[in-house]
Amino acid sequence: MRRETLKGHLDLLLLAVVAPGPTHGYAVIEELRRASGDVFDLPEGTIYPALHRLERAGFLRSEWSTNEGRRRRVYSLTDRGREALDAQRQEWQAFAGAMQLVLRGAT
Amino acid sequence: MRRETLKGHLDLLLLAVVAPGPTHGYAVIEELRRASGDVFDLPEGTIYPALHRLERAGFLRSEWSTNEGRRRRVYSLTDRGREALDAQRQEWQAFAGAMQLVLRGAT
DNA sequence: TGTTGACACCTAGTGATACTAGGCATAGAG
DNA sequence: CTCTATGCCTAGTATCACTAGGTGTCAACA
Repeated sequence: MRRETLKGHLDLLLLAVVAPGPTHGYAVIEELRRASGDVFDLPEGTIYPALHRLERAGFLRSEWSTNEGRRRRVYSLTDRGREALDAQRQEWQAFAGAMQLVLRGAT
Repeated sequence: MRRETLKGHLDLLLLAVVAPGPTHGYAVIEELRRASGDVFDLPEGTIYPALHRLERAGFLRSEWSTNEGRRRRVYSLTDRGREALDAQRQEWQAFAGAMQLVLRGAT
């Protein structure tokens, strides 16, 4: 996938992946890959800073946990995160719909 | 629409709008607005540099023309531009499909 | 006649952000 | 004891849409 394709849509993806329940960063990467049918295979340097950004924005909350000797930072959706998810999902639908309209006209 | 939403997809839109036939920059803006149902209402500072970029990349060709005393730079799709349009359209479909898959999983 | 708005083009600078390329640490398998 | 998978992190870079200005023509209207 081209480099800029994802820009502006990563936040929505992350909120959507965390929405069903608490998830840690590494699992977000795997779930994104799985759920997208291997289309979204994103590097850690993309995911971790984005999760931090979403937490700073108040859309995610995190706490440390330990599993088999490995520490994880587990993220949950806040109420504001839920609202952001809904809003960004709607925005995505509008955007994707408009894209299809324009593409339909192209010969 | 949020600021980064379009990023990485503008080139596809422009190629799609120019594809049906020679078009000048200002008309691209209007056609994009019309065809998208007013979703894409893009400033000149977005369109003109992007058209120049696509011409430098060899996807568009331009020539000056004059209409009622006003000069226009009219763009046409090159063969490479046609290929790029097809490739980017396919990429868009893959991207949009993957987005839908991930969003479907979100509660 | 002067001004306003639509048409039509341009570009230097800014801000946002996905990614590269490194780093650190634990556990289990070979 | 080395390698792979798991799990986290960040400084720096490149890209690109957009802001905010600029130039000029033409028609309508006050």
